[in-house]
Amino acid sequence: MPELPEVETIRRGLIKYIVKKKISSVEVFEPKMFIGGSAKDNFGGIVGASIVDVKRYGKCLVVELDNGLSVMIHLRMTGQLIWRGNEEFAAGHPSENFVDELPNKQTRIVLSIGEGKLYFNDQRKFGFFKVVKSSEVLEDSFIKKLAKEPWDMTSEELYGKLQRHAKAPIKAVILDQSIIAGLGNIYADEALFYASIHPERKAGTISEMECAKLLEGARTVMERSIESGGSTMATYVNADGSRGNYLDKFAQVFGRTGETCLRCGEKIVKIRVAGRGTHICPHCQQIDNRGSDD
DNA sequence: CTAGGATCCTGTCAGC
DNA sequence: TGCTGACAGGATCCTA
Repeated sequence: MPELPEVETIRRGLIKYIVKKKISSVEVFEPKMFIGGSAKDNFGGIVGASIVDVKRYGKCLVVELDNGLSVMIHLRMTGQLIWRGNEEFAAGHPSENFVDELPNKQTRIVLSIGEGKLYFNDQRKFGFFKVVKSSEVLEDSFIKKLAKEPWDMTSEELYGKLQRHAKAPIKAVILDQSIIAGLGNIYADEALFYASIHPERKAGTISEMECAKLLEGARTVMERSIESGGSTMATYVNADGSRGNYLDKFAQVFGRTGETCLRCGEKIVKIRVAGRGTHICPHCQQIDNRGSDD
């Protein structure tokens, strides 16, 4: 679930709390989620190493160590990283885990780092830690396939890619990390609304101008989210138990089914596109597949 | 090559 | 109350 802004929020938090500190022990409750090591080999050799930096490639975090190894972390749908040390920090999929006693039922991996502990919680077990040589991170199959992020990509580049997937719905295309990196279900919906494009439009019918607007939308909605600490950020923890969803502060369509469009007043509708729940304003985002040859 | 659907897994919620 | 199916902020694998 965490998308680029949430992962970036986590990256910034981790930099603050774990860099220069040493990993003193590792606990793995779900072995298949810890790739590249086990208790037998010091968990791939990360025990005893110190953290040098935390990088991010799309939605993947890379914790770089001082011994030539790195730990790749992908949160997938329901992953969370929760730091409990002299200070606390949590981000990822929002849930009670942020304020729970840890470890709990959903805790899969725990790293003891410096004076604190880093908990990896993940309800659905889709996420993972993976130990790799730092020099080989860029060769990892996931990272290798990753496209540029919206800020590094020109509108012409994106337009070119859309032509190669001309018959697929535009939402499916922008969710593909090998086409543009960072968007997930929330920001795809938000970016499409920003550009007034219906998610079922075939990619080949998107004009150059619409493509430019879509790219601008992707940048804008994610920047806005990063500025506020990601849609699931740390202040959720500080909330007084209220089930506040930070998303509400900037989402125009996502999770607003039945509420009124902030642009035109029409009711937001939820449909299904590319197998994903999809939120649109039926007035602002109309289907128009003229130009497709079917 | 692309497009679309199933799949990994647990938990929650709507509807009977 | 208890059961059932749908669905969930992701990515991969398989099939046509």
